[in-house]
Amino acid sequence: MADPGALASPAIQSDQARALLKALADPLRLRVIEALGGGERCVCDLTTDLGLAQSKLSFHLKVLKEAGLLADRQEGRWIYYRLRPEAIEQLRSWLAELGAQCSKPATCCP
Amino acid sequence: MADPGALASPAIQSDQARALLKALADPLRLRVIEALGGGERCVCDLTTDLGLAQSKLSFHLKVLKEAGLLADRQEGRWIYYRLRPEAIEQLRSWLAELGAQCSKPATCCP
DNA sequence: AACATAAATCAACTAGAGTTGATTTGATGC
DNA sequence: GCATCAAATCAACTCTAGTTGATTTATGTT
Repeated sequence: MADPGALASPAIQSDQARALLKALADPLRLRVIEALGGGERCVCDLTTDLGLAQSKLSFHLKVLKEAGLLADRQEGRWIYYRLRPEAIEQLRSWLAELGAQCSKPATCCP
Repeated sequence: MADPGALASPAIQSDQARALLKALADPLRLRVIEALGGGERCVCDLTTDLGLAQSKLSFHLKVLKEAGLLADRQEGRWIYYRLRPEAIEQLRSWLAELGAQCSKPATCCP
């Protein structure tokens, strides 16, 4: 399939879209997201790889997780984070709706 | 076509994605974006429709325009804004890449 | 020219998001 | 038990994004 999931995900409310967008709209969090785009990673790995203070990374991981963009699991004393493709796909379908009928010309003022 | 443009847009840099996301990540700007999702509108129309202070709306329109999300045109003393579907589509394809290979399990810590 | 309206711009102020360093919680190993 | 390491949490601070009200620019009207 050329664009898997493009039609599968139901429309999301703008509240949810806003939460996702807000979580994504930070340079540091984008670096985290892109790092996780390559697959699951543990926190210690991300910390050294991205060269971040531990509390800093922890703060941003929390924001991303609370927005629904990340899932985590514990294994021993390590915690692994991964992207939630559903969230990405929800945002994509919200954006698709937005672009659908935006080309209507205005007919408001004289 | 089920999902027009899904494959048409080239990949964008994360810098561009960041700019688009940052511009979208504001509740007021989202209201503007959604209003423009229905088609082109003039500023005076948006102002009364969204119930916003004029300078406030002007500020946010500028942010959205500078991010590349909006285009505008002047007609007499009115200025009309509209969504740029290309920007939406760029963001969608950036998100698609992100979700593509994120399911690899981690193999980092003992 | 004088006036009215649309929209952008500016300076002063405000609030919330992000940073920082220290502390706490929890798991493992000795 | 005690020590060690991973990660989350906390309080104090900083800084930038957004708000506000007034002013400016530009277009059109009489």
